[in-house]
Amino acid sequence: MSKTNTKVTENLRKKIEAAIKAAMDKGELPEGDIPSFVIEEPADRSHGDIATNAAMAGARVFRMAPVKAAQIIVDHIDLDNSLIEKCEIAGPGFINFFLDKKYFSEVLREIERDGDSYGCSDYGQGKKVMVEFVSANPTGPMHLGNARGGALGDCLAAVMQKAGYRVYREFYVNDAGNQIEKFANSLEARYMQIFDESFVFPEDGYQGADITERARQFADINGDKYVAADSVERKKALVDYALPLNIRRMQDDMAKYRINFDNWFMESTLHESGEVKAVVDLLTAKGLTYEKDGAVWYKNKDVCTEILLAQGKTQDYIDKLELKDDVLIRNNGNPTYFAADIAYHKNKFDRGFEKLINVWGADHHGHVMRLKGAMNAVGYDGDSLDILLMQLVKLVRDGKVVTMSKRTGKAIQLRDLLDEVPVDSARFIFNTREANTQMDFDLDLAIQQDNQNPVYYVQYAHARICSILRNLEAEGVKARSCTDEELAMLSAPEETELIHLLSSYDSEIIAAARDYDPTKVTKYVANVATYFHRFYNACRVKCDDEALMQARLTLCKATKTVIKNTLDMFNITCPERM
RNA sequence: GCGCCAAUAGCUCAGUUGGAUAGAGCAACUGCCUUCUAAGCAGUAGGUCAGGGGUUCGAAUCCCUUUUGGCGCGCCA
Repeated sequence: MSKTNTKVTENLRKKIEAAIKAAMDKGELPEGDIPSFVIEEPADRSHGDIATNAAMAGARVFRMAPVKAAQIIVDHIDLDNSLIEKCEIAGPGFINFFLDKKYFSEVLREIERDGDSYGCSDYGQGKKVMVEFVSANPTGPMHLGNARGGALGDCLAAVMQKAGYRVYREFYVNDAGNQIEKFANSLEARYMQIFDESFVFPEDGYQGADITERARQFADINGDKYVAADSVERKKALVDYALPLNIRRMQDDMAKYRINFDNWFMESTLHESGEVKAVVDLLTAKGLTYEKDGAVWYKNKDVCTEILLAQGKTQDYIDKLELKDDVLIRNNGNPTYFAADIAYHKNKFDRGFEKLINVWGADHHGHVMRLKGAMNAVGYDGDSLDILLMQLVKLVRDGKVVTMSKRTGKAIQLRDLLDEVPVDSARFIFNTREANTQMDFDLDLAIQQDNQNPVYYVQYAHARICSILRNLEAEGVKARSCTDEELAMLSAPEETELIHLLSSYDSEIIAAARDYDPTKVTKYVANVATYFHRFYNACRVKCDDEALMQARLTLCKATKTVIKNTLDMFNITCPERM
């Protein structure tokens, strides 16, 4: 499954190590451990296609000038069967390698052969991974942060899938607990206010207009039937009516956003099954709880302190954190969100997931350590739970931050965004900024269907290629497989640069999966589009030399494959005409 | 107060585990369509990588510190 690109670099690494070893054996380099070094792509192509800093990195071990060590390594390196034509020493001691022409034709053949699956790898080794994202509260409509989290989470899941993980997408619905109480109280007040204006709205109630709207709908159906009813019964009827509607609305919004969850997990099921109680009992059995003020507390401070000490943190550092214990069961007998969250994440591990990834808003970062610690406490590995924190998004129009929707006059919701901005555009643009950066989402840019919008730039490259293929086909030119000699005709810098970039597709996806950063792939594909447009302007595909034309057609098709595979993976449309 | 995240061109941002002369896009200026889509390309100009120390062959990148922003420290979620 290893690609030409990674095959070459891995092979080269071994050859460099072998050369160092050989020089040590001959006494030309002092005996010692082989230093760790980097194999990379130089920014400037005149420095070769691949470069290593092995001689410089080993300067201390070798006890000699890097340039001299580099010469010794070069003298001992065996470049047979490496797809490398030559190497040279440059600058302060870099060794630069120049790829053989055969490398480029192999890359193109590989893309042609793999097609839809080009870019896939077995990096993840079929590990079962759950990506939990969005998980918005069902008490109200989804907001802008959910839009970013949705795009990032879904595309992260896609990237991991491509990198060989078995990925499962889950949405956690907080349909239980305190906030549902607040939801019920708010609905009740809005409902009662329809009939009695003096009915008091709870101080900590949800002020949103959506609550009033739901109460109004409920009244349209049921009239004043519940005014005289018992409050408990009335609230139950309101929640039973409104909650499923809210959840359905979230599901509709996600579907419109082209996100398909494998599962919508209801928090209420954890309470009904007794898992929340069980996890509290488990912690109690381990001596990690105590009672105080009528509540059951979890010894978060002890657990986290132990973990931090194991990580080598000093007691002084830990003291400064002022770690606190957490309530699991309130003195009114109700479990806290935290208790349910421990049960939920334990449940994920119980289901056989080896790696859990959660996409959270950065405002939840205070919750990260204690949840990971709690996973250790219940017998799993907290390090197998990774939290991807995401900074909040500001919406910008005409260079100014906007918080209100023009249409509704209310706070901007995910739905407003999707009404205004094409889904392709939203999914792509949210994946152009790393999760951990504060982001301004430029509405004007996202709506514009022109060159300034990065998603159209990429789609345009694809449409251009399709157009070339169409036109030539109409003239009777059919793309065919090329010989190595024909592919070797692709020697212009615009051609080799493009091929080189195409060859790093799989390693780019692996890096994105490794770093939980799908934005790497978005940036990559934009880069592919740039290199293609450059090639397009520099080299005419349609030309008199049939062999060269076919070679260039092969390159066009390879580029098309990479762009299409990427956009397909991200659920962004890939038009053949624009 | 303590902690987490950030600061790169006028604006929005890249910069791959420390590497060679810090890069794009927008805005400004100059070119390129009787030939495959100008939704494109090439070029000019624009920088004390927030400030200051340190680590080393080498720092935008790692460590310390100061400044400025965002966020968090609930029997909320």
